[in-house]
Amino acid sequence: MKIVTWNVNSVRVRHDRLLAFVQRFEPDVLCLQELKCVDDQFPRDALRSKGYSTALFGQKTYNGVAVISRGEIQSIRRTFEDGADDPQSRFIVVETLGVRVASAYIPNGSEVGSDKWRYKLDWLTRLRAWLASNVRPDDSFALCGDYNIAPDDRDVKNPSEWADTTLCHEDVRAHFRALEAAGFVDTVRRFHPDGGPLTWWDYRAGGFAKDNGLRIDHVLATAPLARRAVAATVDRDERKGEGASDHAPVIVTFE
DNA sequence: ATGGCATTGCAACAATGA
Repeated sequence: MKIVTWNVNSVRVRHDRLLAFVQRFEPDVLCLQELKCVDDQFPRDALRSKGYSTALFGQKTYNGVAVISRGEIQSIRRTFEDGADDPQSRFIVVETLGVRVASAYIPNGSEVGSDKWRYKLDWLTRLRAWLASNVRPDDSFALCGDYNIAPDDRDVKNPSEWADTTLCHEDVRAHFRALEAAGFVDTVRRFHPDGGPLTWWDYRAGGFAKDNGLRIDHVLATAPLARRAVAATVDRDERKGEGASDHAPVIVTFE
């Protein structure tokens, strides 16, 4: 079973690439972030014709997350349902193919110290609370998405350039370590202990050409699911050429 | 030091991203 996470940075602009990617990789479950569209604008029918079901949590202009699956999708939940007044569509969780899978778009945080930074930290606190009360250690559960966190300097091509930014700040790295301490396994790290593979490169200043990237998209899994992981890769080809998202898909294969 | 580039919605370039 292949579980993939990909920040597409506009599903309408990426329509042809999305369908070609699905054709090429045939993921069993594909988590998407930054749809940047409302549900009616998502290519649900085109994916259905390729055999995929879709669960959506869209939003106009910004954010938006989805899960598509080769199996039936059940038990769709949107937001943390924690009573917070949060209008941003950043979290959806489903059951499909015998696993529970969440697609999360963790806030970027803009500048350290800004209101958006505080929102990022608060959102991470709410995410951890949701996990604590909704996921048991013996569940087969995957938390997939754009975390906007490079867990440590192994995940940054040029660490000095990114030190103390919103992606690398100790406060968000501490949240990531807390997720690991709670039993969520960084499935990609297991296969790449020396660092990387990178998943995001800035559009500007030739970021991809210089490979000046970071590993900020992740698939974290509970122990029963993590034990089944046999491979983890990043599709760098998807970042190449005209019309690429600034993120590449992360692909984890489970037995 | 600061801009690079991409996307959306609106109709002006401002907001946002990472």
